[in-house]
Amino acid sequence: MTVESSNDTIDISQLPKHFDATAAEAKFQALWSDLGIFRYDPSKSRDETFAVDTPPPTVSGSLHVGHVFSYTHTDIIVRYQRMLGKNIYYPMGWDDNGLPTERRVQNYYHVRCDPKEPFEEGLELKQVSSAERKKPPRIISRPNFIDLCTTLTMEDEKVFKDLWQRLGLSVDWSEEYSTIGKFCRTMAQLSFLDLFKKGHVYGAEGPTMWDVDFQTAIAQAEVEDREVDSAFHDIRFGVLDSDETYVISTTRPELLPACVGVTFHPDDDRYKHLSGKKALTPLFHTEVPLFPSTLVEPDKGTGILMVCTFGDQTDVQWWREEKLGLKQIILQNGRLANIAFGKNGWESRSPDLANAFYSQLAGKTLKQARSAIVDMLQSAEGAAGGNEPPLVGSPKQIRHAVKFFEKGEKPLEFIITRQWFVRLLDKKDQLLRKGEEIKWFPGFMHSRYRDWTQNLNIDWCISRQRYFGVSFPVWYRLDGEGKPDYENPILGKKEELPVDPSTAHPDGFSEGQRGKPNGFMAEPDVFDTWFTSSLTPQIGSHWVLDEERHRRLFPMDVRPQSHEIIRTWGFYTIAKAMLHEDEIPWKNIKISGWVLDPDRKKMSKSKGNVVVPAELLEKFSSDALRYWSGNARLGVDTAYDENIVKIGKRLVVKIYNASKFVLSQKGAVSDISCELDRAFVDRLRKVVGTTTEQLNVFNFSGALSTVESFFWNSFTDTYVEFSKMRAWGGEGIEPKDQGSAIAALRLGLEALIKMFAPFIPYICEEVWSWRFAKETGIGSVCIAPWPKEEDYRDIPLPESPKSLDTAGAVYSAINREKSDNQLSRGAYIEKITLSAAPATIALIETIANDVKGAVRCDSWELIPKDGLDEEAIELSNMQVRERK
RNA sequence: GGGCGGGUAGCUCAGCUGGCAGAGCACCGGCCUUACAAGCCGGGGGUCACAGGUUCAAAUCCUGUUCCGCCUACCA
Repeated sequence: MTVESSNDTIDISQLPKHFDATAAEAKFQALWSDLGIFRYDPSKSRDETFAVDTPPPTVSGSLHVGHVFSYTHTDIIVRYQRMLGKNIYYPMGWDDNGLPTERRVQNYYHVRCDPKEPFEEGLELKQVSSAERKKPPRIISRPNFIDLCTTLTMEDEKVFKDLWQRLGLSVDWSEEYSTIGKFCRTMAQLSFLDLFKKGHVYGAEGPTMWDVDFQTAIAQAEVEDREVDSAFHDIRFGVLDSDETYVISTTRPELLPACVGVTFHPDDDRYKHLSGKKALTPLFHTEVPLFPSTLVEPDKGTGILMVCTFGDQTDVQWWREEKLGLKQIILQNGRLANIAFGKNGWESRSPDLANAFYSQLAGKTLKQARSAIVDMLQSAEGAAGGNEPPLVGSPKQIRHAVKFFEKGEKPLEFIITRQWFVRLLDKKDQLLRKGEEIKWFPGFMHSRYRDWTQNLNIDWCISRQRYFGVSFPVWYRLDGEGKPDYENPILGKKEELPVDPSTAHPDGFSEGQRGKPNGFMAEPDVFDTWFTSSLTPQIGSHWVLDEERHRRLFPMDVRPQSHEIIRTWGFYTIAKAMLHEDEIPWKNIKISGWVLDPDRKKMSKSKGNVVVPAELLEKFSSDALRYWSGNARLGVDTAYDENIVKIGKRLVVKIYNASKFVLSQKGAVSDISCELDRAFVDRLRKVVGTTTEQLNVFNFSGALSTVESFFWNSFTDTYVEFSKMRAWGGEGIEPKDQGSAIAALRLGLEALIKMFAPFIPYICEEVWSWRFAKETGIGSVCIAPWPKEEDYRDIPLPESPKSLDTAGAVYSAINREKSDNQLSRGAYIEKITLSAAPATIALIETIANDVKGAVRCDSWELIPKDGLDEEAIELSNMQVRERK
């Protein structure tokens, strides 16, 4: 095993005193790029490949340490897999599709999109001044609008890319995509065509959750509850052809004109005699059915309530089940429509009165309408029966949860519109089974998926009334009156994707027939952004377009993501893979927690508690930030703690110094023959095993802590100290078994550098470049083989597995003695007496030379003493000598 | 209301397939020691949220309580 002597690489002693992280980051990014070692090799088989379904970040969002955190987690796993020899598929996408981008573009260029506008070839716009922003916006076509969005998002993408590269993400930059790019649009449209062919999508007109500001439909997954102030209003209703009255309770009095029924619990003695009769509404004098329903809670409000089209989801249910009339008074912009009572569908016992009241509401926002109608209800004239004011008492303030679009500012309304849906409600069991086939890390995150899937109650609404998105590849024929035939849509042709139906026309028609009777019209909507991003595995594998590649990448090995999008990105991706190919999209899903601010609050731009990564990278280095990321357990929300970053930085310094020390040893290496060296290698072997097991189950924080404590406790603070005197000698101590010591030190360092490399690649690459690169012929630690326990099988086991611990115990005991006597740890001991259990004494004798050297002890007397614990070491008669 | 996670040293957290309570930071003391003072050696500090149970043995398993966080439901 004796190989060579001396330093045939760089002169370690000439290395700078301090590690220049910034310089190293630039240097090694260039090296990695030159070597092309992050490239995916499409010729390799599925078994040899490790495919990652990288989350495409939303580029118009703000960049904060949370990005560093979760992307580093994935990079650690990827770097580990690469060192195992896997062919890595690790792409980067940009999610530039969607509302946030639209808003930015509208402001930046001061434009609005109108899909009916004709496309302007070569349109170029610049950022507008604030003065110009006061003028009406320029109206442009959808293709032009999309061009602007694309241009602007490219800038955002650059900022992200710079960060990723500095962080050292080992992404294959030749596999970059953007969700609004041509390729992804093709994929999304292919997906739609496939779902259509398989019967999984349908268009339908019906009450749909609607955001009145964005004026678009949204899906269940984008809804969130918010606690808001509200009030119960008690309103007296009448019974047709009777003097009887009763009081309903509502939080939405403005919907009184849209009242289509009144309901109560069937067992409620107060009201059950009303069943089958007609109610008479105040103000509008409308006859509506009174019917019982078990959904009513008798204890809530007055136990009897009005059903409107539509106040909430239960109203939708009653409307459907009881086949009630439809009175849609809310317009898509959230204002009340112009309605004439007395006409068909808006019958009233007193149309003039009804219209007089309603005219005060028409055109108002829902909020304005609410206060207006409360005023009317407080005056007596509108009562249905009797002359009491319909409003009983004063409104009772409450706080309750109301559904909002997660990006919206006003409560959602249910409005009847035509939308496209993916049918999922009938496939819950199948979806749950797919969830079982996937391994969840951490395991408990699986329950989020399970709960969400079980509680689904609306099919996936995939159409959005927006512009910057992927268009439906769909047109409709118009009949002789110009009415669209929604039942028989014309679909785009696979070969012609991506198609924008607002500029392209379907086969068999000419452009001149657009919008004309007997002609055609484009589907104006775009896909929900999740419709595209739920295809990221297929986008990577080039599903449909390249069967060979698809087979080699799909299902992917791992999906990294955060927990709040399990119900969207995670869920929809599983659904798509199932609907398209009855497959799972990936074998594993690995879920990172959030980064919270130091007070454990979620970071958000509005709270102003966002920690920005750029300056941290500058101040602490990429490795230090990566250390902080790698330190947090998977799936656990983690408060940003600068102390951990500092510890990372210190670890880097320590590795630099320790490596310099170990590699500056000049001397021949020989067999690892000494007991302590063998004991060290034995421990190293175990650490390699543990670390590998941990990384195999994505437990990177455990792995980091295993390697780190081995490095710090076993390597630098003890083992290196033991081998020092032996390798170098010292006052009165001759070097002994130098070759064995140097060999073991290098062996240990090489393994440590490799095991640290996935976490803190820059410092590891630096050390690798000093010697190991040349020695192994491997130009980068990134592709060095991950250490295996078998690598050390030729090195004999130590006499006792306890050697290193016992040496440590003696070392500690003597240091304590020195510390108690206010001596330097480097003080020389002329003579000392050690008492310990006989077995321990025997063990100390086998390692005496190393330990004596480490504690600077010329000679000692060992006294076996029965009755002591194996670990106990008692010292006496310490005699210190002057340094020579 | 249902579900999930968490409560361990002053702080941040690890340990949780049961076996002597751990790390880092902070604090205290010592030390220039020929890799590293951006360092090293040592020290103090805990009713493992609470109550009960299983067990020779519980931070760890079971039951209940409580507090914190998240997911989900709750619009009359």
